[in-house]
Amino acid sequence: MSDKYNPHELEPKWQRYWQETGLLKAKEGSEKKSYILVMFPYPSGDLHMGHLKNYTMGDVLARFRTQQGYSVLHPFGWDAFGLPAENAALKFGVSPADWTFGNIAQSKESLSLMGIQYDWSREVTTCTPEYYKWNQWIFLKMYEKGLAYRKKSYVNWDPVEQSVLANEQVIDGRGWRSGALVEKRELEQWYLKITDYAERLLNDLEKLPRWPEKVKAMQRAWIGKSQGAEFDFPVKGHDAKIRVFSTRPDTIFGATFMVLAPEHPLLAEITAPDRKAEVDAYVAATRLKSEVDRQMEDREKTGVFTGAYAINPANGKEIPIWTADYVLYGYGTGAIMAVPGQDERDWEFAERFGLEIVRTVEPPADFKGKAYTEDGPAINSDFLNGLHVEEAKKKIIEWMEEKGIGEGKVNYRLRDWLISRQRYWGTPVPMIHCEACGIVPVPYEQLPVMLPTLRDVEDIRPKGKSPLAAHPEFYETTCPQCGGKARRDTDTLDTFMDSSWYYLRYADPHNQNAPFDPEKANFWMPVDQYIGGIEHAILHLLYSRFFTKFLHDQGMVQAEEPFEGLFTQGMVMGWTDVGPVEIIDGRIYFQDDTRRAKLEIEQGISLEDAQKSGAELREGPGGTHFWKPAVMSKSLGNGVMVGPFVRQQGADIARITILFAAPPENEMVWTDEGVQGSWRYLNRVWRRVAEDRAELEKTSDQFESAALSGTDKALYQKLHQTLKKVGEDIENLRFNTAVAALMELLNALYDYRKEKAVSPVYRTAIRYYIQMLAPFAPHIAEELWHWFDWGQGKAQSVFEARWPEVDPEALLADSFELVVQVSGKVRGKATVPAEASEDEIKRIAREIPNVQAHLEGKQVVKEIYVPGKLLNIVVR
RNA sequence: GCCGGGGUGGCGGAAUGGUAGACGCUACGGACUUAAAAUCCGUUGGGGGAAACCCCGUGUGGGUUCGAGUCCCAUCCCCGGCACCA
Repeated sequence: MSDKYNPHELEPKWQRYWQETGLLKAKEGSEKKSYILVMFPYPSGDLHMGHLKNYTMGDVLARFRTQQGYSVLHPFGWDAFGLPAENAALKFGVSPADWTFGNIAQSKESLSLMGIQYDWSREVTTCTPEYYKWNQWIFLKMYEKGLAYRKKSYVNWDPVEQSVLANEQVIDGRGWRSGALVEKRELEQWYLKITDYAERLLNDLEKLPRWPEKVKAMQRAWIGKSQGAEFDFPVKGHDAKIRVFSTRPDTIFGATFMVLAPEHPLLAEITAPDRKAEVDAYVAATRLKSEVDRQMEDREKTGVFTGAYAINPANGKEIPIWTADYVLYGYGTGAIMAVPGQDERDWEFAERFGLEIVRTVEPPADFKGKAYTEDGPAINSDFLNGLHVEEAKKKIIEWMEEKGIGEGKVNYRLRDWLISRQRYWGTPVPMIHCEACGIVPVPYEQLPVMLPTLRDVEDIRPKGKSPLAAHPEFYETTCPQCGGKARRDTDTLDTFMDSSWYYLRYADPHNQNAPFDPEKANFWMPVDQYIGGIEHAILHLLYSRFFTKFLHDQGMVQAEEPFEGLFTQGMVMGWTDVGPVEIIDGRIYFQDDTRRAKLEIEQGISLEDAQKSGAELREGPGGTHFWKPAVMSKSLGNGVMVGPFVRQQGADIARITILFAAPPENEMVWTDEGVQGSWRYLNRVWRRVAEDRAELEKTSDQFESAALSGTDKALYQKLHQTLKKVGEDIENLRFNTAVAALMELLNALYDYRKEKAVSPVYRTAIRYYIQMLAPFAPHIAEELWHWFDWGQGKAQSVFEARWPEVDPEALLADSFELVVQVSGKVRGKATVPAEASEDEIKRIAREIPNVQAHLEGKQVVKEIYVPGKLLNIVVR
């Protein structure tokens, strides 16, 4: 072995060693278990440091728990169904399967290069029949329980993906992946009844203290519970009644008109003949509008009078019925009573169309606004007059229930999960359509319904209906009930279904008879620490909670929540060449627009603003280039690739760089300087041990801690302080401060050796140091560990050696540095014995010249002594 | 507008109500070297001072406290999410 730190020599060696010894394989059975999980990725081929950040964090935790003697499950897999594989197939003419498995192999290579150690015997790949069989199985179970159902409705249609999308997958009116404006289509599709679980999904957020508040807040908002009442307004001259939902039923006396959503089915029925043309035109126009148009920021209210009137059941008044697109068909009943006096939107509408406004809650005397939405006494409201909002609500609901007009009602914004997709690369829906028997589930014993291998690009290309519908060899089948000719469902399941339960499959990945064995799942579940991106705050994390609750209800797993701890890591940014620029009058103009637009940098941005945003101007080909840190991505080409980096620098260096640069929840900018710093640090570690190697070999690590004094005692104290801090920091995922503590201890080791020779306490410090470094920089630690006989068998891995215990005695020092304040300002310091009495402390403090100077001529009012720390002498 | 999180050196960032700026980066000075790199030593919040030391300093204004980056009230700004949900 060379005496220089050479990562290229030692890293592959230890990676092989860990593989061969199976050291980090999951073994059930210890008293304590720890399930560390990173969100499994879409297999996209070569990985960059951005991908590796959360895997590195998970690896640190998993290795640490292993050192602590836990049974550790740290698995990995691939969310392998989905759009990119189809796109690649269309682009390169390879089959989605070949492309996917090629990428998996490449990604795995990157992971091992970084020394990230998974139990590969538990690898899960969602596009294999062994996995998606159980997707189908769970779907059938849900169907059996009435939770999977088919419904015709207006759905989100992504014109680029050529498929429908779930509500959660539409962001700002655009497809979450394609970015295309979503259209509304009326289609019959499969849904999962997640709304049945709305209340539990909401309430159980309380049981998740180790989740970020932010994510919980987002889920609460998405579930969107509101309490109110649902009640009927009769339509004049019709049998029909219009049912409305309101959170403010107490304001019913102020309902001066009604509004139906343009999609409302009663609209055609009640519209007066002379208003029909106008109403039809409005409805047609609404349908053409995209969701974005409809929800424009500065939207002006539009609407059309239907010519019909409703009777306000509270006061018998006739009120006009309008239709307007500010009322959404998807929420509540798709119709509202409009109370302009207490609702800003209704006020705006009334004002625009000259409708009556009646206040039913008295605003304060100084109120200057329009609609008054706060609390106050009811007015113009008959028997509610004088009551405040809460009592008025209660009373009116009682009244409604008595009269049979309506009742109290809770509403959620959460919609059922539309789960059909008109795509090829996914799990086939295990359902059969029979002309005689209707919809018939595929019998469990016939699972999996295999996805046929399509190789022809034209077979895969999305055409607005499922590609499988063009393949009779797939869809032609017989009805399991009547044996007659029948047709398979040709849609596939949303890939989010795949990721909603994969963490359970890891507990028992090769089970042929069930998705997983409850006993095994119960040993590992719940996941103790889940690590992933904030972008899944709603989608994946809500679906997974739903699935766990469903499977819990089926008696398949005890856990009611899948992820006990959740951590959302910040992204990795890379310095990015945005392109050549010209500077005119202190403003920056980009010659090429594509990257500028992508990074949302203003054309003509001032030099000052550019600098504030962290940008730099550098000379490059074609003149001055604009550089800026941006999230690492393939398309920007700013990713530091794992393979080349590890081969040039080393995995441990990359790991330290990632972990030390910033707190893990913050975004970090990858820089050469940061890499340099990590290299320097690891080299210093190496040199400290290498230079003392011979001496360390000769020294025992037996010593009496109580007998230590001076420098030895100080080192022993520092060692145990660090041990405590590093352990706590890892548990709290504060890797940056853990590494900082290790750097500090290293500085202390260097200081020690300036003064003293290698000693037993020093040898112990080195030993613990290697153990503490091991989760962060496992290769160098394993190498250094193997240099010595630690009395536990030389061949033993550092990950088999137990994490050292903190000696509480060590934390108590003989002496401490007393801080002396005069009236709250530090005026002096003194080293005093730990056992010094308060009186002694006060005496010592007064001997400090500078303290004396500040006391002179002053009268001592009070003295505050914080034992072991500080004395504050308050003077007047 | 509502919800969540923040404002600390040139930069990333540390600080159970008790020494603000740990650790690192950058920069500067020095040592070693024929030289460079690497490495090592030192300085690095602002101001004053020969020094001891003093004054100021955690977005802003107030408060609680012997003592506030930390707690309370108000306010400004930044980031993220949601947003016609009745």
